[in-house]
Amino acid sequence: MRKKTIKDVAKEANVSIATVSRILNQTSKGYSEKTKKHVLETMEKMGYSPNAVARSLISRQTRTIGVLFPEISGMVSSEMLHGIEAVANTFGHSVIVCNTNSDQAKTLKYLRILEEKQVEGVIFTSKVLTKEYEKMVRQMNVPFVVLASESEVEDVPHVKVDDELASYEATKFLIEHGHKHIGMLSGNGDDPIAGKPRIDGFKRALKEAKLPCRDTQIAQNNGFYFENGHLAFSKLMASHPETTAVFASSDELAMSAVSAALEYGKRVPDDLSIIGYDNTKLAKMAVPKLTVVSQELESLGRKAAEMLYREIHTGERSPSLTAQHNIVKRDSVKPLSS
Amino acid sequence: MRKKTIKDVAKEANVSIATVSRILNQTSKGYSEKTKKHVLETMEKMGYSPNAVARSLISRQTRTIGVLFPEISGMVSSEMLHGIEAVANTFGHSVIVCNTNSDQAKTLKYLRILEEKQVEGVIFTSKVLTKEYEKMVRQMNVPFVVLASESEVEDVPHVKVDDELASYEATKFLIEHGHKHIGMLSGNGDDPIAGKPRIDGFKRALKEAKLPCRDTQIAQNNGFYFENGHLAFSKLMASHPETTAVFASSDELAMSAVSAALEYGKRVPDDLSIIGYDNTKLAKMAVPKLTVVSQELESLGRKAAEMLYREIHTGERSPSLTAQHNIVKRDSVKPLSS
DNA sequence: TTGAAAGCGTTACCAC
DNA sequence: GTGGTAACGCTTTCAA
Repeated sequence: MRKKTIKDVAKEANVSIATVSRILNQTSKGYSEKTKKHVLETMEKMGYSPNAVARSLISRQTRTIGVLFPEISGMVSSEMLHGIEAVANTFGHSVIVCNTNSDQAKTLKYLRILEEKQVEGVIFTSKVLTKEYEKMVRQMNVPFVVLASESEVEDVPHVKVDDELASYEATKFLIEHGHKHIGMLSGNGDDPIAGKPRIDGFKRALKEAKLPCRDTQIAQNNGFYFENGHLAFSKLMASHPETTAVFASSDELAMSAVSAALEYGKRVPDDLSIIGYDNTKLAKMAVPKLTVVSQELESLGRKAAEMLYREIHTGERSPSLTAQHNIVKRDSVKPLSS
Repeated sequence: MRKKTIKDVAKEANVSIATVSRILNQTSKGYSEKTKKHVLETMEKMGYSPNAVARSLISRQTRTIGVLFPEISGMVSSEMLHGIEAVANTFGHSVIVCNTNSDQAKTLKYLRILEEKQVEGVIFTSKVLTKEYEKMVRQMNVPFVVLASESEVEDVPHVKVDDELASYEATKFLIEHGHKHIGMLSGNGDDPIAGKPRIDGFKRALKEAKLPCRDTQIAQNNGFYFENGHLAFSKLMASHPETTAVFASSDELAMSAVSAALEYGKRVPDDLSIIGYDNTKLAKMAVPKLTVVSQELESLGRKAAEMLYREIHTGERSPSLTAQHNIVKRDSVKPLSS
């Protein structure tokens, strides 16, 4: 029992496939009300479903976009995806998710697949769109938007918060609460987005306040995950036991810090203040609830998708967007009482 | 500048499109090594990329599957998706994610889209595949598997843990630790998967141990999220202040319980033991780390995808699978010291 | 208002 | 080995 085609419907309804097609596409008048009704009924009766593949072939529109994540599980990706999916759905589009695992070869492979599948746009998240991908991007010749990162490829807009500034403010927030010995749990300093800028912001705030700022105060990690934080925290405390506040550059690292602090016999926020970064659902669930620099991931995802669709529909490329961040005060930071 | 086609390559290389096609498909010998090399080179030179849409049209294979989630953000969906994506990738397939928002109309709409896009299989997660979807499932005529839920549609296999048993064991675990006044934070009792069975397991353990088991010990929620838990916890404590242990039927509810407990002046696990359900990354990040019934979501996702691909490739439908669960002991449960 | 037919980019069968 | 061509399911002129 092969799948029904427009042809089957045409035969059954005693009309030409052209007419069926017209009716299918609601194309304004190319048929009478009567035949329309009749054809629609036979379609229903036969359980006909149009073949989007055939349609795409001729219309050159697949109504599909691709999204690349370095890591598909985890709250950060998850929330961005949520925002993206919502607007794609709004436009009647589907989204293909790709887990690149931060691997260049895998990323290229995925881009190739997306190209072959003729997606109408792609959102590249959390990693720098480096020159290595430029050739592919040009060749695909569809709109790209970089989300929560930046692009080395000219003309590809991004949407993200100002990481340096956000970190500066987070640190300043700690300083304003009277803290003088502040440590940082950061990502890798080689990471040009979530690594270095956040470290820079941290340093700037410290320098501006004329507070001690030695490299050992910054405990780098090779990731932003919970597992990464523990060792770094230990190192930080070992070299700077005087620390009274910590800026963690992700929510998971912040969670890690509170866990580790407790093992260290320090209570949060009484003995140690901690400020996180992201404001995923995690932050609200933690005990104590995390004070964080908030980047609204879902909204960023939504914005990126909107920019993408603007270009898909109108051909107009959107300028890069640096989104607002703000500090959400909860319970993990406390003024230093001397 | 239109996209290059096989035709352009053929012309440029002075061969027929048939030959180009053969070379593209690595089809064993229908060309000489020499022409192969030549054609491959011109392809490269022209930046040719095959059109998967056209290929799909004729081959009837889209190398794509669809996955439906009631809620796309959140650790549970996220981890399942991770597992699914991994095996799909293994088979060179792409996955389209669909957020149904637990809405029947939206689910049907998505199924229709997946049908039109000719996906080769679909994974339906976390919600019962009810009779309302049967017509669609039959019509689509591609493999389905239900993940972390069950199916009312005959012949559609599922993969999930035994919720009743898992809950029974979780509760028993609490009992074995000497607790006699146990409460439960559950989902909605009308939920036939994550709701009722878990409540049943809870009750069974209590009854078996001849422990008090009144309905007020079970605080139902309309969801499994953090936000849902707070009120329920309050109600539980209001009616049963003697409670010394709580079984929360999701990790988020457990997190909610530890938060609320603290506000209640109870420390976990000293004054109140809490056992969660799921074992998402959350459980490890909590303070204290959550003791939980573990269902390995990523692995379940992987299994579901494997079952799906087995059927896609061989036509053999897999039997339903009830996966192992186990109790992961961490720090949120403590023996009752009298 | 309707139908015939030419594609859309590929694959696969059949000749040569 | 290689090329011509029908077909995949549909849209869209162009005629009627």
